[in-house]
Amino acid sequence: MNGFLGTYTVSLDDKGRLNVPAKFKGPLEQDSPQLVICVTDGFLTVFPQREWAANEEKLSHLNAFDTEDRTRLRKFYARATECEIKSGKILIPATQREAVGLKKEVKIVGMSKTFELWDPGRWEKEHLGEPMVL
Amino acid sequence: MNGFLGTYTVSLDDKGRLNVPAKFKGPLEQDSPQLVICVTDGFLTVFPQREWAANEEKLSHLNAFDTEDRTRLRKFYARATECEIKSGKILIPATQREAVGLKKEVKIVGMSKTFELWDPGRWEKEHLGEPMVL
DNA sequence: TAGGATTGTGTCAGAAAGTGTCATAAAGTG
DNA sequence: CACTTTATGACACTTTCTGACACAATCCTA
Repeated sequence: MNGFLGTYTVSLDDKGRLNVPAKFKGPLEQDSPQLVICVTDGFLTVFPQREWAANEEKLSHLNAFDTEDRTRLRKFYARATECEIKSGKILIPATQREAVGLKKEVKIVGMSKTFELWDPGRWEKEHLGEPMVL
Repeated sequence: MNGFLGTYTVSLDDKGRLNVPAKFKGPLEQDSPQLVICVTDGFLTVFPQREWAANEEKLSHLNAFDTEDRTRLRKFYARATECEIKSGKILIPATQREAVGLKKEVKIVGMSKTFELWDPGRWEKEHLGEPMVL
């Protein structure tokens, strides 16, 4: 298994639920239906439970009494929400949808361990036609 | 076995499946039926599972929390899709076919560890009549 | 706290996309 | 040339996606 790969366009239903593409369901549901959605610059990052925990681990060395570290921690935690896949769908909280301008259509972008949700307009503006580099 | 060699013209079936030439079936199926197809500039690159993993390895030093690194990772992952050979055929996702203009006929070009899929028109425009240099 | 509005959840039918198989055609082999 | 292997196109079938609906839970206001 190669994790989350590829770019898909899916639509949110009337209640703002994301229909998870079949290829992402396996990896997502395999450890647990729990996941964390985090507002990043202009898009949402979806962490499967396990991956979120791993990242949290990396932050454990930061000192909550240091002003600068605290700012970093806050960025991580304050923008996150815990969610769940239910009946193969993820309900994206309204506040997060608004934060990154998601409407009906959403681009789902695999990033291996995590995946991202983009408003198609913003996605195209930032990524169209860029060549791949290795 | 010398990997993928040669150029073939094959046709996609009504659902967009590529009929893998007999000479490529061996090397492709020998480690696993899994493979990754990636949009490169104007054509598709097909990585057998093992080969993809090797390339991914090269990105392991990048930090998914750094905005710039994330952009590089995204270029890599977002253009890829995981596929499988089934009944000797590979279904090329519609988005990828469209991304590089594949219609009915496809040029398959061996590149040793990987192989490429080209629209014949584009292939000829870029490669016809060029003398070989070693 | 009752009623109404809003938000969240499960399910289903029709449409679209993906899959297995086979008959025929074409190409390769001795 | 007879025989084997490979490629093509077609068809039936399965899975996945979409949009919608009905219902449940929650919140808010009177």
